[in-house]
Amino acid sequence: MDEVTFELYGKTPLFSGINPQQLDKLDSLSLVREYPRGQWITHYGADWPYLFLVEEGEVTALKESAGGRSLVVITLETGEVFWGTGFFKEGMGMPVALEANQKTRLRLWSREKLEPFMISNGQFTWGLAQLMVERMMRASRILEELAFNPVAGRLASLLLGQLEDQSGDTLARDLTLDEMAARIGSTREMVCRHLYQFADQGVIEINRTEFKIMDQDMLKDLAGRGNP
Amino acid sequence: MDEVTFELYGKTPLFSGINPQQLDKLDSLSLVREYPRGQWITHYGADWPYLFLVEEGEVTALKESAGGRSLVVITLETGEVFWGTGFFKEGMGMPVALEANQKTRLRLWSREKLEPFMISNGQFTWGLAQLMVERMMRASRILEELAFNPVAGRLASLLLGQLEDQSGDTLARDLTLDEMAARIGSTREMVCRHLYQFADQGVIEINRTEFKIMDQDMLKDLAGRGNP
DNA sequence: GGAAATCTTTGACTTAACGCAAATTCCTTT
DNA sequence: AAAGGAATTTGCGTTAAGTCAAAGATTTCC
Repeated sequence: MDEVTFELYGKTPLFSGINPQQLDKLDSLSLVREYPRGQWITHYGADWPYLFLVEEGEVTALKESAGGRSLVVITLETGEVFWGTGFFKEGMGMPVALEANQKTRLRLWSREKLEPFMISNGQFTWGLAQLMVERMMRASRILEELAFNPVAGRLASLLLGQLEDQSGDTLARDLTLDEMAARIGSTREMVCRHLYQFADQGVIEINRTEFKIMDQDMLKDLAGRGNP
Repeated sequence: MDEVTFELYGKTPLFSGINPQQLDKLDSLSLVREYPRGQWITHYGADWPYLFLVEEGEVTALKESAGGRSLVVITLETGEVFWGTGFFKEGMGMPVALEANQKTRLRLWSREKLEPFMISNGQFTWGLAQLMVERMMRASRILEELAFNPVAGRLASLLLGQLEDQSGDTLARDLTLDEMAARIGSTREMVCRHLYQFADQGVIEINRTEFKIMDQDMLKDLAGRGNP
């Protein structure tokens, strides 16, 4: 087994509890695939029966509408685990498409190969179920915001979420307006307008390369359930 | 073990594959609770660590907004299995509230009691994971509709969904406008207007007690299942 | 049977969100 | 440095959706 892979297993909650022998077995069942930046890993509606670990790169899971709009449901970074729905039940079409944001390497396990292991190893399967419920919570939060929160609120949430990943109160602008729009289910124009509205209110400061959060409490108010 | 319960286990996919001995064990770990019509089973944000089987009655899982609107995410009928998120991980707050629609009896398993069983019984845990992914698909579909489909489309989808449960092309009106609105994330007035708009287009006929679907293809078009 | 409560329907009005198009700025690439 | 492409910004008009209020209709409960 590859040394780097072994270390990554150790750092990944789903795998870190597995004993070395079982881990070897798991490793032998896996396959590795690489995807260049921008490549589709699988499409919406496809029967894609894999569980996978992101070994390198970044993957986004997204839905696309007829009208060309898209909604990013989750972004997976190195060390994160995800799956195609076909991994659990044959013929269940993907509810999202998966795209490699950058040059990406995945370690994949097919349902076929892993199902016997899962049935014999309840510990692992239980860990996977726990991971699933976390992902369900995320979907649930998105649902809630779409249903009850206006665009301004969802944008404020997005900024706050990004802030958690950074230190200090400045956010590097590493997403385009279109990308931000896709994360909150809106359009670039709306995002732009609301950002400047926040700036007018003194909540943030905008410049070419970054956002500066001037009033985090106010931003939290904006993010909170719109009309209390 | 209760005879009726035993039969219900047999008819429930998650339990039907379990051998009698294990089933007895499972049964011994369970507890039963009854809820009168309208009672809250658990609240939004609560740490509720149970897996459960609906033995009798009906349960709705719903989100509520600050502004008094609500969104019904799923309705669970007799024989269906669901869970609190706390069942999988301690301290994970409920993403929905659960309410008994009618007089309801649940058979519950706490995380504490069931976790050892799940770890030792990979077959059962795997079955549960499969159930989870089905529920995730449902959430995903709701998300998609809220993000991309206008109210008219979501209403059409609701009617089509109800139609699947019935035979023929008439739908009993067993939901109030408010209840329909809560299932598509809108308001009673909007639901009412769109229903009459459908009627004007000749897609449905409306009377006091039922809807009659006059043009199912047109309704599918409206639902957006026709034009991807 | 009649009163109260609930549910439905409709009109008038307000607001949030969006699409389009044009202007502007920025970033690459040669 | 100039050109081309991508991303941002803004104005303007349109539409979907929602709120509020009020009138009918239906059901429920004494």
